[in-house]
Amino acid sequence: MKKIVLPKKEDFIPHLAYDAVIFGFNGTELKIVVLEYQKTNHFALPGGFVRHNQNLDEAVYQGVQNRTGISDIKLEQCHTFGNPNRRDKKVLKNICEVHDHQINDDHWLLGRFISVCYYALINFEDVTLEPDELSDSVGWYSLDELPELILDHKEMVSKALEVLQKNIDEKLVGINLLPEKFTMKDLQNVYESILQKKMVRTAFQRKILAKDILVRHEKKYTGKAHKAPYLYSFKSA
Amino acid sequence: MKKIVLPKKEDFIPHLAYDAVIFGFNGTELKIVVLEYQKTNHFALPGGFVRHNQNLDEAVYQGVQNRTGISDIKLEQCHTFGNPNRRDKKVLKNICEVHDHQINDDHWLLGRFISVCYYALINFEDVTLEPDELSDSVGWYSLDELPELILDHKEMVSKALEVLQKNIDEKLVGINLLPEKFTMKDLQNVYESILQKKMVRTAFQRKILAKDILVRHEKKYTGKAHKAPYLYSFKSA
DNA sequence: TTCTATTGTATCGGTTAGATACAATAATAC
DNA sequence: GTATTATTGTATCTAACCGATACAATAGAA
Repeated sequence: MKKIVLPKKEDFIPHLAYDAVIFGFNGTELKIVVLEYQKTNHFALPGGFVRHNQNLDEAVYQGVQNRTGISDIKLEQCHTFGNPNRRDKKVLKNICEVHDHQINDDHWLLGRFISVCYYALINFEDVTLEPDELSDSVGWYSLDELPELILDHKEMVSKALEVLQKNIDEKLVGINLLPEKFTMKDLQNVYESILQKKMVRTAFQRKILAKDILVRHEKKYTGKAHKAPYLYSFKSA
Repeated sequence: MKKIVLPKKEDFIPHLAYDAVIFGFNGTELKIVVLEYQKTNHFALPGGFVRHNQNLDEAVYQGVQNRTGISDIKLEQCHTFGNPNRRDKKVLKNICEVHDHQINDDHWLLGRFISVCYYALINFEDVTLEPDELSDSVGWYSLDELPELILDHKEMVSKALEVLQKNIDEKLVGINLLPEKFTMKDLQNVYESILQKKMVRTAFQRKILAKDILVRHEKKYTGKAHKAPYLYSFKSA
């Protein structure tokens, strides 16, 4: 196991972290980015620390960009988790020890952290996830097939989804989750997987079209034996 | 000027603060608690720091309780402000110097702070605001007559109001802002001052009654020459 | 040519909100 | 006492919206 360099205490604001719930949509399901720490069986949300003179939003933006490789990200803050019991020394020690770092119980990484949780919507297809040196796998997981996550990361996912659901009508989530052109069914799938409920096809179509936010393009011939749906894109401002 | 004791660096999580937007309703207008630092002409939201092993929510709860003297508080987190430019050394130095503390430019209080903003709804009439040792006045200010606030506190007020507006229908704000018994007009005034728009009286009454959350009591005779309105209270769960 | 699955749209009925109308009523003016 | 006034509580009308249903259009397979 390669010995990695732990983040240096003096570079970062102590006791403060961020974690990100990165949503992507594969055409059918809503998924989030989860990483696995090498050899530990610990799964976690991507997260990190904030440098002393770094904007909080910027720190998260950079962190997410580094992990997903894409840049036009829709980031939204959703909640700050400040329970002193949200640490778990065993887990973090474990992670460090795998990398040949013996750390003391009073090491700063094992201390209490307040974490600001953000969520991001990104276009699934544009992303190539690269495991960093701490994690040996990073991948997309469906919301209903999540592995057990460390600390309160499961709660963060719930909170992020809740906020996303609340904002869905004003935030045009499709722009960030779908490719340039998409069918009405694609868009409905996005809404249904975010809201986690079936919607009425005809009413959905009527409502979206009434918003006057879409441009209709050519038909999409899928090769299936039925009427071909139109492709749409979002009107650019 | 009495020399006060500055908070000790080692007791608190460094670089982390909270601020609170405390809403109250005087029967007509929505107001918030603003304090003025002695002799400095600096106005600010009540805020504070989080102790090393203290729950974030708990810290804010305690802080608000200490300043308003009431305990059944409805507290909600609304946003975390993490721009490194949100400090203002001059202001804080000023405040300290008035209290006979000469502090250096590298004093921890002058450093960068990330602040978690909360809002609270409290019953205006139950409160006796007591200035603490740092502030020489603490009072209620209407949203449209706020003095200039330090740092990004004005932005915090906007954000808090925005979140409050968004939650108004699910949070039964009247419970926390009104006395036990109130008229339909009182309740409508609460909604109108939060949403900052006039509402249709008849539709409002119909909507609220349809929710089936109120109990109707005796009439309230105001001495005015017109039909007396009924008093209502919220159904207890 | 027929059949099938899906799409786009129209229509019907129920619910909701704004607009309007109006009766009920508490205190005042006379 | 009676008329007057302002406000409250409720009913009704209409427009907007949503779910349900119907149905024509259509791309490809049989």
